[in-house]
Amino acid sequence: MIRAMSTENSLPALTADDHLILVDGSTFIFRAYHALPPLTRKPDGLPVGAVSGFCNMLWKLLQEGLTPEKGDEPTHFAVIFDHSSKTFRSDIYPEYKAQRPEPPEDLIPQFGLIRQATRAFSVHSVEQEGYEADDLIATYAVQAAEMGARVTIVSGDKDLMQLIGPKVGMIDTMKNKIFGEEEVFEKFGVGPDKVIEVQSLAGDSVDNVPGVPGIGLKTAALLINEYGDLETLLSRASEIKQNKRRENLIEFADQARVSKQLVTLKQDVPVNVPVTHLSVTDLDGPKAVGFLKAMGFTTLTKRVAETTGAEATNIEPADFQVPGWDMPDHKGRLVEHAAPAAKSTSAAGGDPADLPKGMMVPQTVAEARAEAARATVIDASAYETVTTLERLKEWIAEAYETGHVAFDTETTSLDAMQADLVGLSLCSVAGKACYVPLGHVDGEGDLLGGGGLVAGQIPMDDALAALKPMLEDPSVLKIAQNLKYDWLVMIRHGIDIGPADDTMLLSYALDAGKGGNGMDELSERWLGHKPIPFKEICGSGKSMITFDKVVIDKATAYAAEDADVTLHLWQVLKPRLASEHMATVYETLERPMVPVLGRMEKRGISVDRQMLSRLSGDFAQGMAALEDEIRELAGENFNIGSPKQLGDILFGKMGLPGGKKTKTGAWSTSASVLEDLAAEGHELPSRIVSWRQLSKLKSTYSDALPGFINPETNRVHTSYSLAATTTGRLSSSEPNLQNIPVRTEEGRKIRKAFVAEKGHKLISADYSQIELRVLAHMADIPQLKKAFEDGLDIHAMTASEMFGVPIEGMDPMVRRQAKAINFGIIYGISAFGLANQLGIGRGEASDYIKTYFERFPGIKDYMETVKKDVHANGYVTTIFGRKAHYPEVNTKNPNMRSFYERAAINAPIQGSAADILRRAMVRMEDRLSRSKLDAQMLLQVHDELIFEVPEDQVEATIPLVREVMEKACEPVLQLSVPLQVDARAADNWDEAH
DNA sequence: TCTTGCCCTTA
DNA sequence: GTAAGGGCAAGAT
Repeated sequence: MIRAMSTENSLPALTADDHLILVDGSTFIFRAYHALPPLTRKPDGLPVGAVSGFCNMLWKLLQEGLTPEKGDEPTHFAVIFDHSSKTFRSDIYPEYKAQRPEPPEDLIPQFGLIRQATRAFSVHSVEQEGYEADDLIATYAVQAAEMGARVTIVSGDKDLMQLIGPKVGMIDTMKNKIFGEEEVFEKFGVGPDKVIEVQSLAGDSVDNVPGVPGIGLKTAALLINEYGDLETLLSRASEIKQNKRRENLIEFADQARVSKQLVTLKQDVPVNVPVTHLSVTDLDGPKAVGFLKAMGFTTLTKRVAETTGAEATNIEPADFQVPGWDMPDHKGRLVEHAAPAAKSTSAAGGDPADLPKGMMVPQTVAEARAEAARATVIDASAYETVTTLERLKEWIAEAYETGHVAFDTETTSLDAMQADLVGLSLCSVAGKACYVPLGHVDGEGDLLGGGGLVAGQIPMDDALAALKPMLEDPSVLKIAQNLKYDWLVMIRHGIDIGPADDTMLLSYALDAGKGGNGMDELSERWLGHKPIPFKEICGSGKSMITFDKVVIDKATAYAAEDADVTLHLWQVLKPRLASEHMATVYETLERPMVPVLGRMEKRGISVDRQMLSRLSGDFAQGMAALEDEIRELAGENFNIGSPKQLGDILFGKMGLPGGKKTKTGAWSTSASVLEDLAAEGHELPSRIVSWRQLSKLKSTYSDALPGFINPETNRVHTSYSLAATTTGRLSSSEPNLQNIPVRTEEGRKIRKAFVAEKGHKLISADYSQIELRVLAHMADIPQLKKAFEDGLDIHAMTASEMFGVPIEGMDPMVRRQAKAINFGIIYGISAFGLANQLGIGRGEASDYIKTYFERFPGIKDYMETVKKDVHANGYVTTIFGRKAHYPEVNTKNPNMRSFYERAAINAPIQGSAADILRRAMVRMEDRLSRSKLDAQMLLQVHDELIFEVPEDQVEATIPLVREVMEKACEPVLQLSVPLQVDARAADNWDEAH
């Protein structure tokens, strides 16, 4: 193949012995910027976090190549940058990567620094007008591979995966992840050679590659695997069975072809620098050291100096300019101060060797731990099955010796309130774990009632008696993943586990928003190890067996590994708590919640089964009546629960004016669309709305709830998740008791079925307008604060302030609009959303928002500050320091970007309110018991707590509950706005609310 | 039998 | 416009 090459190319071609490393510079910068903690150079505050990450990676690659073994160092090396956003792709498709946002302010000066870093390390950097870095990488990779050399692309960009092959590998140094054919297959469902075909079908919202509507990665892979490539598929599209899919493939065939051009990397860029010129040149030690010194990277400076033999102390920090970041007293020369100095001091020439140790690397310990944990191999063959009490006691002794033990239970159910203990695993020293089977039964038991206990297990009572002192001993820290589950299982056996750490909550406190906090995911993320899937042990679906039927050898491999992985995770995550200043959040808002929620779940709440059963009957009757009417109105029978069939009838057969379409192109039949039609006098849509309401109440509530009544306790025990949301809220499931109907009369009948025990009352205590109060405090809005102090109607006040109308005798519609705006503000308002909510035009909504911001300029300022923060840091924080991460907020897709910005505006508000309620909950039990009150906390619904209280204690309980809730911020924080709690008691939840 | 899309319930 | 969980239909497996 002919390649355009420089005519002066006289250097030898690459051979099979050569190894070319191509670093995807631009994406690396963004990744380093967002993934690493912000780091600024002292003393001038120059942001250098991304530079630091870049230099460390560069150094490591140059020294070691991909593996620490000698002989893998690269022979050729280049960092490839994007030159400008305008490329040949914009000509094919103008929307491609359109509206690429400005990079964060504190990243901008780092681009230049990183280019300087490549020079300082004597590394080639290549960029070329009109081409993306990806195209240059593709061209170089192909050329080098054709010469027989090995190529490694350093990037995390999925668009580069199409290049992977026998000679070309890819590694993501940030995530320590190597991409081979297997990983590509995992991601795209096809091999690297078919990645382009799949991408052109599935599209890419981030880069604005359109693809074909309704086809995602899964379907795209499926089609390509069947038809081989895009053109074949398009030419045979008429054979596709699925209507929608076939139509879309035909209609959007050209769009798919354009997409293919967009995603196909150009492998024949007429490169200005030939690949042969990319050979590694000797590192100029003093030059590199000078640069690193100027940056203030003490650790790396030392390392490079040692390796290159450069005398660090004799080398002057390098001279250079950072556009827009010149220190007035240094005139562009960046020099470090030897010691904390007064702002005006300009003692140039301070010796970096005098810098306090570790000043630039505050997280050394945490990083070292993470590194060590990643390096450890998790080896199932080392696990022990404990079959005698003597051995168990030795394991317990080891927990006492080390002072900690990772602990995990195996049971017969995911529901901790129904789970029978089958065994448990322990691990005090990483890599050394055991499983103690206690309740395994013979799998051959068949219909005659199952087999008996498998021989060779310690009697459960003996084992638990031996374990109890250790599990409750204050000198042994227990470590679990999702501790609440194990806590509940064990408390049902009379063991109150404590003190304990929860790796799930550690991860949540540190990384909320960055991904899941489940063990398998954390293990892959932090340890690079995929634990044995539960499915592999117990199967799934109908043929799933309970853990007590698992043969013990398999059980040991699975269960002991869990404890081992948990301990590893703890070793990685726990040190981060201090270095990332999240210890207080974890200790006050996370860890103490485990037993509090555990006790709430264990208590459960009483529901009236008969009442629900009657309701189901009533709802069924109502539905049947409506079904008759609907059939009559529609003129045919159809499945009313099918939005598809309904859409066909309303907008096809009956020819009603169709409103919105869903994202897959089907007619929307949402309540708002149907209500609009009903308002125009159409009968059928209004019947459908009523039918749907009854259907929802019946299926989700009156039919389903009785199934959750625990046969032993006769109560319903929800399960709260402490780590399911990005903001810090709890979530509730199986059943979800945080979405019990309340808005409609019919719905409240469900709520009435939640009742107090005989001789008791339910107390519901809820915060009034907590989120608006939190906002008033955080954004410091005088009018809002005054209104809350004076106990005014906040929505009326808002309306009065905005529209200049008196609060007295206000038109309810005006107040309603103000209320919608207030909610909109909390949700990160958009004209689009407000218009939707109020049923007004976008322009009018826009005017409202403008007026609002004029009247409350502090709110606008607050929002802008939060946006700036989230773009700069990748996270936002609540008033108690909880972090909510939005790692994708800097996406180029404008819709996604706005979405993350709104979420980031909302998170501190919603999250602070959640923190406040958590604080109240953590204190509540102790305050009640110290007042000799027997009230029991049962439920939490975001701004509300439900208690069950002996009738004669209601009067005394209410004021105490209110006080704890209203003073939940104190003493560490005094809100500048009072919190108000309304509480009342009744026999059922509806009347208490 | 499993996944996805749609719709609906809450704060 | 924020944050959740869950039921059902439809289509793929």
